[in-house]
Amino acid sequence: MALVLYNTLSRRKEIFEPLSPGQIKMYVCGVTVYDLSHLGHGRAYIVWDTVRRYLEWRGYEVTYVQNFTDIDDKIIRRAKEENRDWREVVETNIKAYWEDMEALNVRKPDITPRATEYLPEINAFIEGLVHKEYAYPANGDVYYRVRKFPGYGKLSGKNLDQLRSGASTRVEEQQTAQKEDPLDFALWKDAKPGEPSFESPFGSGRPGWHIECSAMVQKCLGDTVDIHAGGEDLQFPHHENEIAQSEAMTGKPLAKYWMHNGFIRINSEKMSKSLGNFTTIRELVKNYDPMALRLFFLQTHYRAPIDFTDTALDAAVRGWETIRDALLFGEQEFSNAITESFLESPQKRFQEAMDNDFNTSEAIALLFELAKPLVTARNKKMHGDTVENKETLMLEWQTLKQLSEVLGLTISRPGYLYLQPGITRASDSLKFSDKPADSSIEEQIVLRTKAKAAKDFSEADRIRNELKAQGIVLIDKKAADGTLETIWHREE
RNA sequence: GGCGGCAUGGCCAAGUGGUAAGGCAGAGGACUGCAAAUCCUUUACCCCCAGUUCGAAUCUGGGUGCCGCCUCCA
Repeated sequence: MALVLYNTLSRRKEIFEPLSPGQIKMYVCGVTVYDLSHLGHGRAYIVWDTVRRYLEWRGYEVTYVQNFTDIDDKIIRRAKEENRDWREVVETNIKAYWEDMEALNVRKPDITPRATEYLPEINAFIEGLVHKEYAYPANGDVYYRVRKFPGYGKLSGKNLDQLRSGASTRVEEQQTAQKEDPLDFALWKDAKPGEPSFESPFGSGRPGWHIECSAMVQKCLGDTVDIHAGGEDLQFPHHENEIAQSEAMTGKPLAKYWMHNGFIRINSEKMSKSLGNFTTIRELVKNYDPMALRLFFLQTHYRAPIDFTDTALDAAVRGWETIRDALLFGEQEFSNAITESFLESPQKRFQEAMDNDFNTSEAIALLFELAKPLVTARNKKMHGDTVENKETLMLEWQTLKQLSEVLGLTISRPGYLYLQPGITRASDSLKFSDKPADSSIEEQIVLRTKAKAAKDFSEADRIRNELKAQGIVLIDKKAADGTLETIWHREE
Protein backbone atom coordinates (compact mmCIF):
# COMPACT_ATOMS: atom_id res chain seq x y z
CA MET A 1 0.00 0.00 0.00
CA ALA A 2 1.25 3.40 -0.93
CA LEU A 3 1.12 6.62 0.99
CA VAL A 4 -1.13 9.08 -0.73
CA LEU A 5 -1.32 12.78 0.00
CA TYR A 6 -3.15 15.78 -1.34
CA ASN A 7 -0.91 18.08 -3.29
CA THR A 8 -2.19 21.65 -3.43
CA LEU A 9 -0.21 22.16 -6.61
CA SER A 10 -2.17 19.57 -8.56
CA ARG A 11 -5.31 19.80 -6.40
CA ARG A 12 -5.36 16.04 -6.29
CA LYS A 13 -4.25 13.21 -4.11
CA GLU A 14 -0.96 11.81 -5.34
CA ILE A 15 1.12 8.79 -4.49
CA PHE A 16 3.99 9.96 -2.36
CA GLU A 17 7.43 9.24 -3.70
CA PRO A 18 10.34 11.01 -2.06
CA LEU A 19 13.04 12.56 -4.19
CA SER A 20 15.57 10.19 -2.76
CA PRO A 21 14.43 6.83 -1.41
CA GLY A 22 13.79 6.64 2.29
CA GLN A 23 14.55 10.30 2.92
CA ILE A 24 12.24 13.24 3.19
CA LYS A 25 13.03 16.93 3.21
CA MET A 26 10.22 18.84 4.80
CA TYR A 27 9.95 22.59 5.18
CA VAL A 28 7.17 24.21 7.18
CA CYS A 29 6.60 27.95 7.33
CA GLY A 30 6.89 29.02 10.94
CA VAL A 31 5.57 31.95 12.90
CA THR A 32 6.39 35.61 12.91
CA VAL A 33 7.39 36.14 16.51
CA TYR A 34 5.69 39.40 17.39
CA ASP A 35 3.18 37.89 19.82
CA LEU A 36 2.17 34.75 21.69
CA SER A 37 1.06 31.80 19.65
CA HIS A 38 -2.64 31.21 19.30
CA LEU A 39 -4.85 28.22 18.71
CA GLY A 40 -4.41 28.41 14.98
CA HIS A 41 -0.66 28.04 15.33
CA GLY A 42 -1.34 25.19 17.69
CA ARG A 43 -3.35 23.33 15.13
CA ALA A 44 -0.92 23.94 12.31
CA TYR A 45 2.14 22.70 14.14
CA ILE A 46 0.30 19.78 15.68
CA VAL A 47 -0.72 18.77 12.18
CA TRP A 48 2.79 19.00 10.74
CA ASP A 49 4.29 17.38 13.78
CA THR A 50 1.90 14.48 13.31
CA VAL A 51 2.78 14.20 9.64
CA ARG A 52 6.44 14.12 10.58
CA ARG A 53 5.90 11.51 13.28
CA TYR A 54 3.90 9.33 10.95
CA LEU A 55 6.44 9.52 8.15
CA GLU A 56 9.12 8.47 10.59
CA TRP A 57 6.99 5.63 11.88
CA ARG A 58 6.56 4.64 8.26
CA GLY A 59 10.31 4.24 8.10
CA TYR A 60 11.40 7.45 6.41
CA GLU A 61 14.23 9.58 7.61
CA VAL A 62 12.74 13.06 7.85
CA THR A 63 14.61 16.31 7.98
CA TYR A 64 12.13 18.82 9.31
CA VAL A 65 12.92 22.51 8.97
CA GLN A 66 10.72 25.26 10.34
CA ASN A 67 11.71 28.90 10.35
CA PHE A 68 11.11 31.89 12.56
CA THR A 69 10.45 35.24 10.91
CA ASP A 70 12.31 37.44 13.34
CA ILE A 71 12.32 40.77 11.52
CA ASP A 72 9.21 42.36 10.09
CA ASP A 73 6.84 45.32 10.34
CA LYS A 74 4.76 43.84 13.12
CA ILE A 75 7.77 43.06 15.26
CA ILE A 76 9.04 46.59 14.83
CA ARG A 77 5.64 48.02 15.66
CA ARG A 78 5.29 45.82 18.72
CA ALA A 79 8.73 46.83 19.96
CA LYS A 80 7.77 50.47 19.60
CA GLU A 81 4.48 49.98 21.45
CA GLU A 82 6.16 48.20 24.32
CA ASN A 83 9.17 50.47 24.23
CA ARG A 84 11.49 47.51 23.97
CA ASP A 85 14.27 46.50 21.69
CA TRP A 86 12.92 44.45 18.79
CA ARG A 87 15.35 41.66 19.59
CA GLU A 88 13.85 41.38 23.03
CA VAL A 89 10.38 41.00 21.55
CA VAL A 90 11.72 38.27 19.32
CA GLU A 91 13.48 36.36 22.09
CA THR A 92 10.51 36.56 24.43
CA ASN A 93 8.14 35.18 21.87
CA ILE A 94 10.42 32.46 20.65
CA LYS A 95 10.84 31.26 24.20
CA ALA A 96 7.07 31.30 24.66
CA TYR A 97 6.62 29.46 21.39
CA TRP A 98 8.84 26.61 22.52
CA GLU A 99 6.99 26.38 25.81
CA ASP A 100 3.63 26.22 24.10
CA MET A 101 4.76 23.61 21.64
CA GLU A 102 6.27 21.50 24.35
CA ALA A 103 2.96 21.51 26.17
CA LEU A 104 1.24 20.32 23.01
CA ASN A 105 3.87 17.61 22.59
CA VAL A 106 5.08 19.10 19.31
CA ARG A 107 8.63 17.98 18.72
CA LYS A 108 11.32 20.49 17.91
CA PRO A 109 12.30 20.78 14.26
CA ASP A 110 15.69 19.49 13.21
CA ILE A 111 16.64 22.97 12.07
CA THR A 112 15.02 26.27 13.01
CA PRO A 113 16.51 29.00 10.86
CA ARG A 114 15.85 32.63 11.66
CA ALA A 115 15.71 35.22 8.93
CA THR A 116 18.31 37.49 10.50
CA GLU A 117 20.79 34.65 10.66
CA TYR A 118 20.58 34.12 6.92
CA LEU A 119 21.13 37.63 5.59
CA PRO A 120 24.13 36.71 3.44
CA GLU A 121 22.10 33.99 1.77
CA ILE A 122 19.13 36.30 1.37
CA ASN A 123 21.26 39.02 -0.16
CA ALA A 124 22.92 36.61 -2.53
CA PHE A 125 19.51 35.33 -3.54
CA ILE A 126 18.23 38.81 -4.28
CA GLU A 127 21.38 39.67 -6.21
CA GLY A 128 20.91 36.57 -8.27
CA LEU A 129 17.35 37.52 -9.09
CA VAL A 130 18.40 41.05 -10.04
CA HIS A 131 21.13 39.62 -12.21
CA LYS A 132 18.60 37.41 -13.98
CA GLU A 133 16.32 40.43 -14.33
CA TYR A 134 13.60 38.86 -12.23
CA ALA A 135 14.10 41.69 -9.79
CA TYR A 136 14.88 45.38 -9.93
CA PRO A 137 15.95 48.02 -7.42
CA ALA A 138 13.76 51.09 -6.95
CA ASN A 139 14.55 53.85 -4.48
CA GLY A 140 16.29 51.60 -1.99
CA ASP A 141 13.71 48.84 -2.30
CA VAL A 142 14.09 45.80 -4.48
CA TYR A 143 11.03 44.30 -6.16
CA TYR A 144 10.26 41.02 -7.84
CA ARG A 145 9.07 41.36 -11.43
CA VAL A 146 6.02 39.13 -11.22
CA ARG A 147 5.15 39.20 -14.92
CA LYS A 148 8.54 37.90 -15.84
CA PHE A 149 7.80 34.53 -14.19
CA PRO A 150 5.51 32.50 -16.42
CA GLY A 151 4.28 30.11 -13.73
CA TYR A 152 3.03 32.81 -11.43
CA GLY A 153 -0.32 31.73 -9.95
CA LYS A 154 0.09 28.02 -10.53
CA LEU A 155 -0.17 27.10 -6.87
CA SER A 156 -3.12 29.25 -5.92
CA GLY A 157 -4.95 29.01 -9.21
CA LYS A 158 -4.92 32.74 -9.75
CA ASN A 159 -4.01 34.60 -12.85
CA LEU A 160 -2.31 37.94 -13.02
CA ASP A 161 -5.04 39.85 -14.78
CA GLN A 162 -7.63 38.85 -12.21
CA LEU A 163 -5.33 39.83 -9.40
CA ARG A 164 -4.54 43.21 -10.82
CA SER A 165 -7.87 44.87 -10.26
CA GLY A 166 -7.99 44.08 -6.59
CA ALA A 167 -4.41 44.87 -5.84
CA SER A 168 -4.21 48.36 -7.23
CA THR A 169 -6.41 49.96 -4.60
CA ARG A 170 -4.73 48.30 -1.68
CA VAL A 171 -1.10 49.00 -2.14
CA GLU A 172 0.38 52.11 -0.66
CA GLU A 173 0.58 54.96 -3.12
CA GLN A 174 4.25 55.54 -2.73
CA GLN A 175 5.11 51.91 -3.24
CA THR A 176 2.91 51.63 -6.25
CA ALA A 177 4.64 54.58 -7.79
CA GLN A 178 8.03 52.97 -7.69
CA LYS A 179 6.87 49.54 -8.81
CA GLU A 180 6.79 48.62 -12.46
CA ASP A 181 3.63 46.67 -11.80
CA PRO A 182 1.33 46.93 -8.78
CA LEU A 183 1.59 43.17 -8.26
CA ASP A 184 5.36 43.20 -7.86
CA PHE A 185 6.36 42.40 -4.31
CA ALA A 186 9.26 43.56 -2.17
CA LEU A 187 12.39 41.48 -1.76
CA TRP A 188 14.24 44.17 0.14
CA LYS A 189 12.78 47.14 1.99
CA ASP A 190 14.62 50.40 2.35
CA ALA A 191 15.46 51.39 5.94
CA LYS A 192 13.20 53.95 7.51
CA PRO A 193 14.55 56.33 10.16
CA GLY A 194 14.65 54.80 13.63
CA GLU A 195 13.98 51.28 12.42
CA PRO A 196 16.33 48.33 12.61
CA SER A 197 18.24 47.82 9.43
CA PHE A 198 20.95 45.69 7.91
CA GLU A 199 23.57 46.50 5.33
CA SER A 200 23.25 45.00 1.90
CA PRO A 201 24.39 45.53 -1.66
CA PHE A 202 21.12 47.41 -2.21
CA GLY A 203 21.65 49.77 0.67
CA SER A 204 20.61 49.47 4.27
CA GLY A 205 17.22 47.96 4.99
CA ARG A 206 15.65 44.60 5.71
CA PRO A 207 14.46 41.58 3.79
CA GLY A 208 10.93 41.04 2.59
CA TRP A 209 9.00 38.18 4.06
CA HIS A 210 8.85 35.89 1.06
CA ILE A 211 12.52 35.92 0.18
CA GLU A 212 13.50 34.65 3.63
CA CYS A 213 11.90 31.31 3.07
CA SER A 214 13.32 30.88 -0.42
CA ALA A 215 16.82 31.55 0.87
CA MET A 216 16.49 29.41 3.98
CA VAL A 217 14.93 26.46 2.18
CA GLN A 218 17.79 26.43 -0.27
CA LYS A 219 20.47 26.79 2.37
CA CYS A 220 19.00 24.21 4.77
CA LEU A 221 17.57 21.63 2.40
CA GLY A 222 18.62 22.36 -1.17
CA ASP A 223 16.91 23.51 -4.35
CA THR A 224 13.97 21.12 -4.15
CA VAL A 225 12.26 19.76 -1.05
CA ASP A 226 9.80 16.90 -0.83
CA ILE A 227 7.14 18.60 1.23
CA HIS A 228 6.57 22.29 1.71
CA ALA A 229 3.78 22.99 4.14
CA GLY A 230 1.95 25.75 5.93
CA GLY A 231 -1.42 27.26 6.69
CA GLU A 232 -3.90 27.56 3.86
CA ASP A 233 -3.62 31.32 4.02
CA LEU A 234 0.00 31.03 2.97
CA GLN A 235 -0.96 29.60 -0.39
CA PHE A 236 -1.26 33.08 -1.75
CA PRO A 237 0.74 35.16 -1.86
CA HIS A 238 3.49 33.70 0.31
CA HIS A 239 4.01 30.31 -1.27
CA GLU A 240 3.25 31.61 -4.72
CA ASN A 241 5.99 34.15 -4.27
CA GLU A 242 8.41 31.60 -2.90
CA ILE A 243 7.86 29.54 -6.02
CA ALA A 244 8.42 32.57 -8.23
CA GLN A 245 11.67 33.43 -6.47
CA SER A 246 13.14 29.98 -6.08
CA GLU A 247 12.16 28.53 -9.41
CA ALA A 248 13.28 31.62 -11.28
CA MET A 249 16.60 31.25 -9.54
CA THR A 250 17.24 27.52 -9.85
CA GLY A 251 15.04 26.46 -12.71
CA LYS A 252 13.92 23.53 -10.55
CA PRO A 253 10.70 22.93 -8.66
CA LEU A 254 10.82 24.35 -5.16
CA ALA A 255 8.77 21.51 -3.73
CA LYS A 256 7.38 18.27 -5.03
CA TYR A 257 4.38 18.32 -2.71
CA TRP A 258 2.64 21.37 -1.27
CA MET A 259 0.47 20.79 1.76
CA HIS A 260 -1.80 23.23 3.56
CA ASN A 261 -3.72 22.93 6.78
CA GLY A 262 -7.23 24.27 7.32
CA PHE A 263 -8.08 27.13 9.60
CA ILE A 264 -9.79 27.40 12.93
CA ARG A 265 -13.07 29.15 13.20
CA ILE A 266 -14.87 30.53 16.15
CA ASN A 267 -18.61 30.24 15.72
CA SER A 268 -18.12 29.67 12.01
CA GLU A 269 -16.06 32.81 11.62
CA LYS A 270 -12.40 33.03 10.96
CA MET A 271 -10.35 33.45 14.08
CA SER A 272 -8.50 36.71 13.93
CA LYS A 273 -7.45 39.58 16.05
CA SER A 274 -9.67 42.05 14.28
CA LEU A 275 -12.73 39.98 15.20
CA GLY A 276 -11.50 39.73 18.76
CA ASN A 277 -12.10 35.98 18.87
CA PHE A 278 -8.54 35.12 19.49
CA THR A 279 -7.28 32.60 22.07
CA THR A 280 -3.67 31.93 22.93
CA ILE A 281 -2.39 28.44 23.49
CA ARG A 282 -1.18 29.17 26.97
CA GLU A 283 -4.51 30.58 27.99
CA LEU A 284 -6.23 27.40 26.93
CA VAL A 285 -3.68 25.04 28.36
CA LYS A 286 -4.36 26.55 31.76
CA ASN A 287 -7.80 25.01 31.76
CA TYR A 288 -7.54 22.04 29.47
CA ASP A 289 -5.26 19.06 29.20
CA PRO A 290 -3.08 19.82 26.18
CA MET A 291 -3.60 16.28 24.95
CA ALA A 292 -7.33 16.90 24.81
CA LEU A 293 -6.56 19.83 22.56
CA ARG A 294 -4.33 17.70 20.43
CA LEU A 295 -7.05 15.10 20.14
CA PHE A 296 -9.55 17.81 19.31
CA PHE A 297 -7.45 19.00 16.39
CA LEU A 298 -6.62 15.56 15.09
CA GLN A 299 -10.21 14.35 15.17
CA THR A 300 -10.82 16.53 12.15
CA HIS A 301 -8.98 16.04 8.89
CA TYR A 302 -6.09 18.47 8.60
CA ARG A 303 -7.41 20.21 5.49
CA ALA A 304 -10.91 20.82 6.82
CA PRO A 305 -11.79 23.87 8.85
CA ILE A 306 -12.42 23.32 12.56
CA ASP A 307 -15.10 25.16 14.41
CA PHE A 308 -13.81 25.80 17.88
CA THR A 309 -16.62 25.64 20.42
CA ASP A 310 -16.85 24.82 24.09
CA THR A 311 -19.06 21.80 23.48
CA ALA A 312 -16.70 20.37 20.90
CA LEU A 313 -13.75 20.89 23.21
CA ASP A 314 -15.56 19.31 26.13
CA ALA A 315 -16.28 16.28 23.98
CA ALA A 316 -12.59 16.03 23.17
CA VAL A 317 -11.73 16.30 26.85
CA ARG A 318 -13.97 13.37 27.62
CA GLY A 319 -12.62 11.45 24.67
CA TRP A 320 -9.07 11.98 25.79
CA GLU A 321 -9.97 10.75 29.26
CA THR A 322 -10.97 7.44 27.72
CA ILE A 323 -7.67 7.01 25.91
CA ARG A 324 -5.72 8.33 28.86
CA ASP A 325 -7.38 5.91 31.26
CA ALA A 326 -6.63 3.03 28.95
CA LEU A 327 -2.98 4.08 28.72
CA LEU A 328 -2.70 4.55 32.47
CA PHE A 329 -4.31 1.24 33.19
CA GLY A 330 -1.87 -0.54 30.92
CA GLU A 331 1.00 1.37 32.45
CA GLN A 332 -0.07 0.22 35.86
CA GLU A 333 -0.83 -3.36 34.98
CA PHE A 334 1.82 -4.23 32.48
CA SER A 335 4.75 -1.87 32.73
CA ASN A 336 6.81 -4.59 34.40
CA ALA A 337 6.23 -7.02 31.61
CA ILE A 338 6.84 -5.08 28.44
CA THR A 339 7.58 -7.02 25.30
CA GLU A 340 7.92 -5.70 21.80
CA SER A 341 4.75 -7.34 20.61
CA PHE A 342 1.91 -5.55 18.91
CA LEU A 343 -1.38 -6.42 17.30
CA GLU A 344 -0.90 -6.44 13.57
CA SER A 345 -4.44 -5.87 12.44
CA PRO A 346 -4.90 -2.51 14.18
CA GLN A 347 -1.44 -1.46 13.06
CA LYS A 348 -2.34 -2.29 9.51
CA ARG A 349 -5.61 -0.44 9.63
CA PHE A 350 -3.91 2.50 11.26
CA GLN A 351 -1.43 2.63 8.44
CA GLU A 352 -4.15 2.38 5.81
CA ALA A 353 -5.98 5.30 7.39
CA MET A 354 -2.89 7.46 7.69
CA ASP A 355 -1.66 6.49 4.25
CA ASN A 356 -4.82 8.04 2.90
CA ASP A 357 -3.76 11.67 3.14
CA PHE A 358 -3.28 11.43 6.89
CA ASN A 359 -6.78 10.46 7.87
CA THR A 360 -6.33 11.00 11.57
CA SER A 361 -10.08 10.76 12.21
CA GLU A 362 -10.07 7.13 11.21
CA ALA A 363 -6.81 6.50 13.00
CA ILE A 364 -8.30 7.85 16.19
CA ALA A 365 -11.36 5.66 15.83
CA LEU A 366 -8.91 2.76 15.95
CA LEU A 367 -7.35 4.13 19.09
CA PHE A 368 -10.75 4.08 20.72
CA GLU A 369 -11.30 0.50 19.65
CA LEU A 370 -8.08 -0.48 21.34
CA ALA A 371 -8.82 1.63 24.38
CA LYS A 372 -12.29 0.25 24.97
CA PRO A 373 -11.41 -3.21 26.34
CA LEU A 374 -8.68 -1.66 28.45
CA VAL A 375 -11.06 0.83 29.96
CA THR A 376 -13.59 -1.91 30.61
CA ALA A 377 -10.92 -3.95 32.39
CA ARG A 378 -9.93 -0.88 34.34
CA ASN A 379 -13.50 -0.33 35.43
CA LYS A 380 -13.84 -3.92 36.45
CA LYS A 381 -10.75 -3.65 38.53
CA MET A 382 -12.02 -0.43 40.00
CA HIS A 383 -15.11 -2.36 41.05
CA GLY A 384 -13.02 -5.01 42.68
CA ASP A 385 -13.30 -7.63 39.96
CA THR A 386 -10.40 -9.55 38.58
CA VAL A 387 -8.86 -8.70 35.26
CA GLU A 388 -9.04 -11.44 32.68
CA ASN A 389 -7.38 -11.98 29.32
CA LYS A 390 -4.28 -10.22 30.46
CA GLU A 391 -2.24 -11.38 27.50
CA THR A 392 -4.60 -9.80 25.00
CA LEU A 393 -5.00 -6.68 27.07
CA MET A 394 -1.29 -6.22 27.23
CA LEU A 395 -0.99 -6.44 23.47
CA GLU A 396 -3.83 -4.01 23.09
CA TRP A 397 -2.18 -1.63 25.47
CA GLN A 398 1.17 -1.81 23.74
CA THR A 399 -0.41 -1.26 20.38
CA LEU A 400 -2.49 1.60 21.70
CA LYS A 401 0.55 3.17 23.25
CA GLN A 402 2.57 2.84 20.09
CA LEU A 403 -0.08 4.24 17.78
CA SER A 404 -1.01 7.04 20.17
CA GLU A 405 2.58 8.14 20.19
CA VAL A 406 2.60 8.32 16.42
CA LEU A 407 -0.17 10.88 16.78
CA GLY A 408 1.71 12.57 19.58
CA LEU A 409 -0.90 11.60 22.14
CA THR A 410 0.97 10.72 25.29
CA ILE A 411 0.39 11.11 28.98
CA SER A 412 2.11 14.30 29.95
CA ARG A 413 2.58 13.49 33.61
CA PRO A 414 4.97 10.58 33.95
CA GLY A 415 4.53 8.42 36.99
CA TYR A 416 0.99 9.55 37.45
CA LEU A 417 -1.30 6.64 38.18
CA TYR A 418 -5.02 6.82 37.97
CA LEU A 419 -5.79 3.85 40.15
CA GLN A 420 -4.18 3.19 43.47
CA PRO A 421 -2.74 -0.31 43.26
CA GLY A 422 -4.44 -1.61 46.40
CA ILE A 423 -8.18 -1.70 46.73
CA THR A 424 -9.66 -2.04 50.17
CA ARG A 425 -13.10 -3.37 50.78
CA ALA A 426 -15.43 -2.57 53.61
CA SER A 427 -18.25 -5.03 53.82
CA ASP A 428 -21.50 -4.86 55.75
CA SER A 429 -19.98 -7.04 58.41
CA LEU A 430 -17.42 -4.26 58.88
CA LYS A 431 -14.56 -6.61 58.27
CA PHE A 432 -11.85 -5.67 55.86
CA SER A 433 -10.18 -7.78 53.32
CA ASP A 434 -6.83 -7.14 51.67
CA LYS A 435 -4.12 -5.09 53.23
CA PRO A 436 -5.30 -1.87 54.78
CA ALA A 437 -3.64 1.01 52.98
CA ASP A 438 -4.99 3.94 54.88
CA SER A 439 -6.78 3.45 58.16
CA SER A 440 -8.43 6.87 58.21
CA ILE A 441 -10.14 6.16 54.91
CA GLU A 442 -11.35 2.88 56.22
CA GLU A 443 -12.65 4.50 59.38
CA GLN A 444 -14.65 6.88 57.24
CA ILE A 445 -16.02 4.00 55.22
CA VAL A 446 -17.04 2.22 58.38
CA LEU A 447 -18.79 5.33 59.63
CA ARG A 448 -20.58 5.68 56.34
CA THR A 449 -21.63 2.05 56.35
CA LYS A 450 -23.03 2.50 59.85
CA ALA A 451 -24.87 5.64 58.78
CA LYS A 452 -26.36 3.76 55.86
CA ALA A 453 -27.44 0.95 58.13
CA ALA A 454 -29.18 3.56 60.28
CA LYS A 455 -30.72 5.09 57.12
CA ASP A 456 -28.95 8.33 57.83
CA PHE A 457 -28.30 8.96 54.17
CA SER A 458 -27.40 12.60 54.49
CA GLU A 459 -24.55 11.65 56.78
CA ALA A 460 -23.56 8.84 54.44
CA ASP A 461 -23.47 11.22 51.50
CA ARG A 462 -21.56 13.79 53.49
CA ILE A 463 -18.82 11.27 54.15
CA ARG A 464 -18.79 10.16 50.57
CA ASN A 465 -18.48 13.73 49.30
CA GLU A 466 -15.79 14.53 51.79
CA LEU A 467 -13.70 11.62 50.60
CA LYS A 468 -14.45 12.52 47.02
CA ALA A 469 -12.97 15.94 47.64
CA GLN A 470 -9.76 14.18 48.65
CA GLY A 471 -9.78 12.14 45.48
CA ILE A 472 -11.16 9.02 47.16
CA VAL A 473 -14.01 7.51 45.21
CA LEU A 474 -16.36 5.06 46.91
CA ILE A 475 -18.31 2.46 45.04
CA ASP A 476 -20.98 0.30 46.58
CA LYS A 477 -21.38 -3.09 45.08
CA LYS A 478 -22.81 -6.46 45.81
CA ALA A 479 -20.22 -8.97 46.92
CA ALA A 480 -20.11 -12.56 45.74
CA ASP A 481 -21.93 -13.72 48.84
CA GLY A 482 -24.76 -11.28 48.20
CA THR A 483 -23.89 -8.80 50.91
CA LEU A 484 -23.14 -5.19 50.11
CA GLU A 485 -19.62 -3.92 50.26
CA THR A 486 -17.91 -0.63 49.70
CA ILE A 487 -14.71 -0.46 47.74
CA TRP A 488 -12.63 2.61 47.14
CA HIS A 489 -9.88 3.89 44.95
CA ARG A 490 -7.90 7.02 44.61
CA GLU A 491 -8.15 9.20 41.54
CA GLU A 492 -5.35 11.53 40.48
C1' G B 1 -16.05 40.96 -9.48
C1' G B 2 -12.30 36.58 -9.87
C1' C B 3 -10.62 31.82 -7.72
C1' G B 4 -11.44 27.76 -4.35
C1' G B 5 -13.71 24.71 -0.52
C1' C B 6 -17.70 22.62 2.26
C1' A B 7 -23.03 20.72 3.23
C1' U B 8 -23.61 13.14 6.88
C1' G B 9 -27.97 11.55 13.39
C1' G B 10 -28.77 16.43 19.26
C1' C B 11 -23.19 18.17 18.79
C1' C B 12 -18.32 16.84 16.49
C1' A B 13 -16.62 13.74 12.54
C1' A B 14 -14.87 9.46 8.96
C1' G B 15 -16.64 7.18 4.67
C1' U B 16 -15.20 8.81 -2.75
C1' G B 17 -20.12 3.10 -6.48
C1' G B 18 -22.70 -1.94 -3.16
C1' U B 19 -27.38 -1.03 1.46
C1' A B 20 -23.83 4.60 6.87
C1' A B 21 -16.63 4.18 11.44
C1' G B 22 -15.58 6.59 15.88
C1' G B 23 -16.09 10.34 19.86
C1' C B 24 -19.42 13.33 22.91
C1' A B 25 -24.33 13.78 24.54
C1' G B 26 -29.23 11.33 25.12
C1' A B 27 -32.83 7.28 26.03
C1' G B 28 -34.38 2.46 28.18
C1' G B 29 -32.98 -1.44 31.45
C1' A B 30 -29.77 -3.74 35.55
C1' C B 31 -27.58 -2.46 40.13
C1' U B 32 -28.17 1.29 44.30
C1' G B 33 -31.02 4.38 49.98
C1' C B 34 -29.70 7.68 46.05
C1' A B 35 -25.89 7.91 42.51
C1' A B 36 -21.67 11.49 39.66
C1' A B 37 -19.56 4.66 39.46
C1' U B 38 -20.17 0.25 36.47
C1' C B 39 -22.70 -3.14 33.04
C1' C B 40 -26.29 -4.29 28.91
C1' U B 41 -29.37 -2.42 24.96
C1' U B 42 -30.54 1.59 21.85
C1' U B 43 -30.97 6.38 18.31
C1' A B 44 -29.32 8.57 10.46
C1' C B 45 -31.68 6.47 4.28
C1' C B 46 -26.32 11.27 4.18
C1' C B 47 -29.21 19.95 1.87
C1' C B 48 -32.94 19.95 -2.61
C1' C B 49 -34.11 18.58 -7.86
C1' A B 50 -32.81 15.93 -12.23
C1' G B 51 -29.49 12.46 -14.58
C1' U B 52 -25.74 8.20 -15.24
C1' U B 53 -25.80 3.06 -13.17
C1' C B 54 -28.33 -3.41 -11.71
C1' G B 55 -26.93 -0.26 -7.61
C1' A B 56 -24.85 6.62 -5.35
C1' A B 57 -23.86 9.85 0.79
C1' U B 58 -20.12 8.60 -2.84
C1' C B 59 -20.17 10.19 -10.32
C1' U B 60 -22.61 14.34 -13.76
C1' G B 61 -25.75 18.82 -14.33
C1' G B 62 -28.76 22.50 -11.95
C1' G B 63 -30.40 24.87 -7.39
C1' U B 64 -29.98 26.53 -2.24
C1' G B 65 -26.98 27.59 2.01
C1' C B 66 -22.31 28.40 4.54
C1' C B 67 -17.09 29.52 4.45
C1' G B 68 -12.10 30.84 2.79
C1' C B 69 -8.57 33.39 -0.46
C1' C B 70 -7.68 37.63 -3.79
C1' U B 71 -4.04 42.57 1.86
C1' C B 72 0.16 41.00 7.14
C1' C B 73 -1.68 36.21 8.86
C1' A B 74 -0.78 28.95 10.69
